[in-house]
Amino acid sequence: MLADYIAQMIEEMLNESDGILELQRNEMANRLGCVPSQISYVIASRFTPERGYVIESRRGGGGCIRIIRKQLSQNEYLMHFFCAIGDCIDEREAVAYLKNLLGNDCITEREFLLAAAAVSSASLSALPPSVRGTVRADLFKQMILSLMKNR
Amino acid sequence: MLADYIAQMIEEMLNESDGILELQRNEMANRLGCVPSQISYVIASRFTPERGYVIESRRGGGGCIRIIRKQLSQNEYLMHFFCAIGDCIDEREAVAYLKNLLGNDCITEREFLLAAAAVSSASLSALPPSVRGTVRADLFKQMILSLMKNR
DNA sequence: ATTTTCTTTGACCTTGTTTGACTTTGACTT
DNA sequence: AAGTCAAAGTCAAACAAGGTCAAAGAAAAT
Repeated sequence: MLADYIAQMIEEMLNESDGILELQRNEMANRLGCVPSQISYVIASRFTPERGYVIESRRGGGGCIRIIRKQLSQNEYLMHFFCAIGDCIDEREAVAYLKNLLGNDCITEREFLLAAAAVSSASLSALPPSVRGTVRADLFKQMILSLMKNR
Repeated sequence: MLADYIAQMIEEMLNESDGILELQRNEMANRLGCVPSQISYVIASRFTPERGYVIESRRGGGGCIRIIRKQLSQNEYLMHFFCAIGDCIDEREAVAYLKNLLGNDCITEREFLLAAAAVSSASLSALPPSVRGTVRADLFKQMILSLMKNR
């Protein structure tokens, strides 16, 4: 699949340039033989703030897209997420957060699975959908708090 | 019977690829001359977590289904707890179970804290007390299942 | 024989990807 | 300042998967 390939490519470029990268959308699309908006799609779907990336861009002649990978300390991460969670959160978003924590070694694989199971719809299936988001947010916050205490 | 044949086929593929396998539902159904949902049925009925399999999947273009076989041996203990949990459980009882798991090295200290936070009343405070027990039981079961998948 | 459980099928749903047409913005000329 | 051109942005349509569910059929249990 094209999108994954491009994402992997960008990831490698980020590794080589210490987490900061500037690329030209048209030039890259041309090199890969795809349409420019494919690059936009990859960035929008994979390099999101939830996963710890910051995107900046400039249009016009000589324009470019800048991708920055943020590297925070573990408790900063936990705190960041704790604050980022609103009163309500859906499963996909919660899992995205957890993946980020996993990717930054804030939690182990097993802790990830455990927490993901807790916030899964399967766990909350007895509840009317209208309140699941709220309970999930509470759950998530309590779990993150528990991790901050122990470390 | 078709289902058994497909199951056996998947089993063999798993053997050949060291317990991990990716397949495309449509492609496989096509090869076997059956409807795609037949593949879903086989996986849902035979390759369950209870029997030691983990299923992951991706939709969309280039999507696939990943089947992973875990050798369960340490997991019998977790299974025991899974079965012991009824439809409803209070916080004290849940924590007692968790302490037991911790004591038997089924979970780490941090995993204990994480799970305890999840089943705490603080996490479920948005819910009317009458349903908390049910949700807590669901939560607990899902978390134990997730642990069986790993290790 | 009847009920129950398991299998098969197909229609419809949700999610993720690819493409292209059109819009907006910025830099450089004139 | 106005005009031109070279970017990036946006959005919706087409496509490509897998998921779900219910109904019909087959097998097994009673």
